[in-house]
Order: sequence, then C-alpha cells, then structure tokens
Amino acid sequence: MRSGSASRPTSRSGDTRLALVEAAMEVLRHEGFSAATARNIASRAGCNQGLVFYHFGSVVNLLLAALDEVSAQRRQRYEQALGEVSRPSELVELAARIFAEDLDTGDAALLVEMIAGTASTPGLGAEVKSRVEPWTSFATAALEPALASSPFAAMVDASEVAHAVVALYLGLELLSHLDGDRTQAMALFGRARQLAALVDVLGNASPTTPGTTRVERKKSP
Amino acid sequence: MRSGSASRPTSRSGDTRLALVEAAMEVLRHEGFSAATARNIASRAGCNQGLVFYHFGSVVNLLLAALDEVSAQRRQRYEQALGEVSRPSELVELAARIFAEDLDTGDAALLVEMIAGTASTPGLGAEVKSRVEPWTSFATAALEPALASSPFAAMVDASEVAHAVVALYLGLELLSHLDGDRTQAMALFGRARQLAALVDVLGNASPTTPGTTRVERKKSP
DNA sequence: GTCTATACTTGGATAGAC
DNA sequence: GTCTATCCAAGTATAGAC
Repeated sequence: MRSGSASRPTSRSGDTRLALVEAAMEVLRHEGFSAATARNIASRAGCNQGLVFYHFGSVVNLLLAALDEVSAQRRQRYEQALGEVSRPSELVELAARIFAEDLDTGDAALLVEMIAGTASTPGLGAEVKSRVEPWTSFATAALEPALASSPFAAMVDASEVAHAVVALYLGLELLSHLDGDRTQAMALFGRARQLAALVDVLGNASPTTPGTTRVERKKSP
Repeated sequence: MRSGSASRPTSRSGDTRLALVEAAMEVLRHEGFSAATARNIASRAGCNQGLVFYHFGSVVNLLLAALDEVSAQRRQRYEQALGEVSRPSELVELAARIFAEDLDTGDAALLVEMIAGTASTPGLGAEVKSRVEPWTSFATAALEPALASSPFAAMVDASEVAHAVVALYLGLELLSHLDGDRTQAMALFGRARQLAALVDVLGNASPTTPGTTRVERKKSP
C-alpha cells in the first residue's frame, strides 16, 4: 500500500490522496454509500476532512476514484485468472472462486453500493455506468469461447449471457450481504459447475481439445 | 389509532400516516435510500416533518412500513397472477410481465435500495431480511410444480433456483436502472421463454397434462 | 393530530494560517 | 499540502401551542 522504501523522500505528501481513496473503498465496502461522507472517510484515512475537497473537489469524485481503483484491480485479477482456463466447467469454477473473493473483500459490495447510490445523486448514474461497462464486456469476452464450443452456440448470445452473469453477480452480493452468509450463493456455483461439466463433454465432440474427452463422474468418498 | 367518533369521521385525520407511507415509497422508488429523509418524505406527503416521528418513531421505521406495504401489494399481485399459469413457458412469461411491472413502478428499485441501505444502518439488516424471505419462499413455491414436471427435477432444487431468480431480479433492476433502459433485461426473458418452451414439450411427456402435448412453433407473421 | 419552533448533530464546502 | 476555523445547509428528534 505505502511506497516501497522505508525512507520518506517526499515526506508523506503524495500518499494522502491514496490514503483517501483506500479509506473511501473501505467505507463503501463496509458501511455503504450513505455512510460515505467526507468526514467519515477522512477520519479513516487519518487526515483532515477538507483534504477531500482539496484533492478531489467533491465527495462524489472521491467515490468515483475509489471505484476506478477497485475496477482496475479487479480487471487485472480477472484477466490474469482467465488465462489459466480452457473448459467451460473450469470457467465456472473460476467464476465461483473470484466471486467468493469479491464477496469477502467487499469489492462486490462496493460496486453494488455505488450503483444503488446513483439513485440519490444526480449525474452519478452516467459516471458509474461508464465504469460498469468494462465489466460486462469483459464477461462477454470470457464467455465467448466457452459458448462457441457448446451446443448452445446457435441459441444464445455471449453478450446476453454476460449481462445475466453480471446481474447475478450483483444480486447474489445483495442477498449474501443480507444473509451475512454466502453459502446459498456458493451452492449455486456448485450446481452450475455440474451443468458445465456436461457442456465440457458435449463441447469436446468438436475438435478443439481432442485430448481431454474423458467423462468426469461424480466423485465418490 | 383513528380519532374517536365524536369528531368528524371523514376528516383528513387518519390518512396522514398513509400519506407518509406512500411518500416514503415514492422517495425510495425514485430518489433512493440516502434521499429518504424525514424532511424529504414529509414534504412529498404534504405534511410536517415532525409527524414522521409522531407516527413512526424514526425514519427507519417509516421506511420499513413502506417496505411492508409494497411487499404486501406485490405478494397479492403475484399470487393472483400465478393462479392463471400452468406450463413452464407461461411461468417465464408471467415472470417477465411482472418484472417489467416492478421495473416501471419502481417497486424493484425500492427493494434494492432498502437492501443496499442495510449496509449503512445498524440493525436494519435483520428487519429487511425477514421481509425479503417471503419473496424467496414464494418464488420457491411458484417454481416447484414447473420444475417437478421438467427433466431437471432430479438435478436441481426449487429453492436453489428460486434464490437465483430473486438474485437475478435484483441484479437486473440494478443494471436496468443504471442503463435507464430495460431492453437488455427483457431480452433475457425472451430467451428464457424460448428455453422454457422446450421444457414444456419434454414435461408433457409425463402423464400430468396429456391434453396439451402439441408442440408450439415459432409464430410466423 | 398537526403545526411551529427549537435544540442539537452532522455534512459539504471554503478561507486562511502555517 | 495540511490543518484550524468557520459558514451554512440539512438531518434527527423533541417540546409545546393549537
């Protein structure tokens, strides 16, 4: 988080801005949109409330900077993880792992709170919208190859499924947060993985990955 | 609660409470959780701000009363509509119609805002949770017969699917609200209806409804 | 039951000293 | 760049007149 060197060449000057962004992320994650006030965030960042306006002009701008930061982080994480995936069931497994991550860190909550917050703040909607679009298009790109090698290729559009997946992501976050419990959400991924395993087999009829055509059976204890 | 029969029975005495609940619903629907203040709601109800506390004790209690009211309304609507449904594809069609309704009225937004608002208000979570549970259990009850007559009966649990459906409902509201446009969400229902039509045919192989075994084809203009 | 008035708190935002 | 101090608007909540 802090600058790498133990010495502080430029003192603590530069990183107050960063501390504010981190604090804003924390507040959005754990206290929600309507608790994201300049005073609350600044106190968590250990600095003065006026610095929010010095560095960002307004509270909303700070929140958007926080959203930018977490979006960039998640994007990078997703892309790195996607590289290790080939079969549909692996994609579902990856989605489950990443979703669990985002639930635990609160990043999913942050996104939900920002979207929900657009209702109360005029003009915020457009800003958040442009920041959510990359998530959806990334989901589309991730789904495209898996769908192409599936029997549903002719039936469904990748962008359509991606839209549903993002919606499910957001909705499951809302419910899991409400329950204080993610087991129901994760059970769903387990079921999805079972179904995707079927698609694995059907998809392997195509010549894309001829070496992995073995049928996977339910594991027995 | 209502004034005694000595004074005028049709005076505007009793319905201020109701006006506040209606106003709270409107504010939650169109301005979101963090705009749901006593002053804002009371001004929309055309009465004084202090009456919020006289009638409900606190703002949060008023918001919960609004959630109760809209939950009761929707529950009634859902149950009435569900009576006219038999086949899976009809169930999807009904879901699409009702979801579009809830998007337009803002009832879906109200629910999302209340859930998202729990993050900022200690103690609100438990209250909202107990009010969301009926929605999920109702969805389970609605799905059970449709799933029982489908080839997925042995594969998936109705309550599991219901959880996913509610999550999808909430997530699609978030995205539609953000886009200011519900076409993407409704396109999804169209696709779901196509898939459900297949289940119709497969389900009719069972002897439950032997008279309706005709395959439905895509309508031609 | 409803209003006015008020007490008190919190929040956004700016000015000016350092 | 950061802090103190301050202004002003808006929030919750209560007291008391009618």
